[in-house]
Amino acid sequence: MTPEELSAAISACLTEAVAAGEISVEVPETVRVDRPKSREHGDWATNIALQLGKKAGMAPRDFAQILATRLASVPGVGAVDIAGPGFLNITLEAGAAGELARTIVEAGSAYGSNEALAGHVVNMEFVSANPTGPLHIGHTRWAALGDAISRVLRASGASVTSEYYINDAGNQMNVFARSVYNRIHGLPVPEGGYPGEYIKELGDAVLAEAPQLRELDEAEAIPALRDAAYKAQLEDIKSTLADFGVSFDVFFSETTLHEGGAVADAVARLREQGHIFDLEGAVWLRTTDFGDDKDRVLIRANGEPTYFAADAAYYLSKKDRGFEEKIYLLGADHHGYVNRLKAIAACAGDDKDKNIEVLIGQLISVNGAKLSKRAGNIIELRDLINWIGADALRYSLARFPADSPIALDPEQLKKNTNDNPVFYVQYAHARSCAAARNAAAKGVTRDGFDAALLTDPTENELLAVLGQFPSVVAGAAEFREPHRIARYLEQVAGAYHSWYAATRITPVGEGEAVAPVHGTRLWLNDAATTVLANGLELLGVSAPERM
RNA sequence: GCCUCUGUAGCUCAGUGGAUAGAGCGUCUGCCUCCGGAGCAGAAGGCCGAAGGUUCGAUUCCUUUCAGGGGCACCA
Repeated sequence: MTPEELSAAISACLTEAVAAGEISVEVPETVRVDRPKSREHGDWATNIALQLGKKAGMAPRDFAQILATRLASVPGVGAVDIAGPGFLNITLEAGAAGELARTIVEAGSAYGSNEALAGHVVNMEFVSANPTGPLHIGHTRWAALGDAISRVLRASGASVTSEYYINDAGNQMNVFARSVYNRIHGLPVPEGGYPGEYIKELGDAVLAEAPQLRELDEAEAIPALRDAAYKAQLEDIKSTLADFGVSFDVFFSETTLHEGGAVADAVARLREQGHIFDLEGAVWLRTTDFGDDKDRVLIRANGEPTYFAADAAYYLSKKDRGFEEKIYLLGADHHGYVNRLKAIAACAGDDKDKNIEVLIGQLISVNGAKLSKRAGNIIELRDLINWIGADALRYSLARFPADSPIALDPEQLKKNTNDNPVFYVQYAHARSCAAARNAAAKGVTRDGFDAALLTDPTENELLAVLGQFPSVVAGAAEFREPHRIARYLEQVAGAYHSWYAATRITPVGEGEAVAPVHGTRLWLNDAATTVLANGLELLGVSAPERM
């Protein structure tokens, strides 16, 4: 019996009790079932009687008693105790708990998937680094987290399009092109230009393709270099993301918004909505109507659109493409953008609390990281991957909530011990695979699964933890918090290791024959393998069968 | 000044109004002739930054306050 099934059973008992006139209260949609901290308090506990007792106009303990009586007769429920002010402590029958192992193995890679967000059509935009340089440490957290959030949303039934917005318009691209030009011709870095060895590498790569560019005069060379260097830099970004295991469904070019007339169109549409005014030659959006601290310029007095205008057009593009929920992942240095982005949504006639969601992540630091000579004064993502490894890096970034500031310790992340949570979890997976291989070699088969044989306390604990996976995934999706998956996996790994130490899947030595309990435990072992593999997959971290 | 995030064990951090606040590291004690010891079992270690409030019940919600990070462009 899964916690979800138990929760449903409790709801059913409530409904029946109301129908029978024993209690009078509104039955909530879902009843929360928790794993009690102390084993003495049973397998599962609920505080529903404490919550509803007052509303029903009766003492919580009396309310609990009515519920307990009905619940005790539910198949699979072993015992129901009332504790303290009115907690219901529920103990399952061994067979009912153990049956979960079979359920998990049979579900396989689908175990953990749920329908909590079924029907949601989501656009997830993240990273969106400027194509004027390599990805660096400032992008890594959202790359890891954004990809994990996308996976978790999909696992919860949402339709997700992950998107990278390429800021390939505006003056910065000219500065970028000029930086490359100067580098090629041995001139100093232009005012406000890009330093760093990668500029030289881009220049070399571009010249290797098109040597004639060296001979062009400045006016002709800049546009050509701009396009060629941009293309090379974007490819570099894509390949770094691929090495990091991050994929995007769409790379969206800002330039296409300008050239296709979408920016002008967006201004016109917002004007129709009545949120635009003209002042001192500029065109403004009245974002203060929707919580922004000041109104924002869309079209400058000189006729050029602002970056914000492109943002507005981009938002409308997302809306037009049918995305009801647009999620933006921004760094803490962009938190001032939240209100104006939400104001765009509101000005466009959307609900700024429903159709747009802006997640802010605190920046990370890496202890002892060497700055990249190649990129200048920054730490490149590619170097971090080579240094720490994609798995360790992704896992460490995914195991903390986005709003917690973190400092990574690379020396710890490279260790193959308990210090390093990713190894702890991966090791549990590899160990379970090894245990299954070994069992097969010793003649243990999966015939004759008998759930009632799983009686060891560590088996009860492991089953309980494994049973929580679907609700953990749903919670991670609902709150956009993949770290819940990571923390949960550490719990699974711990329960698995304890179980492994306490019981045996294969018989001991030569003296003991293969018994049904061994085959049954093999199912449980497989169930743990399944959950660990599925969970790591959601984080974009590999689940090795051997280490 | 305004906005925002953070403050929990020596360290790095979990904790969606519930029972005795958790994990890993570090410190100390045990456990391999047998499935992977990259592991397990246990001990010690806390006025959950401070003060009020709401509640049967607050680390969690609200207010105030202290400390630290980040941000407040007709830049992109």
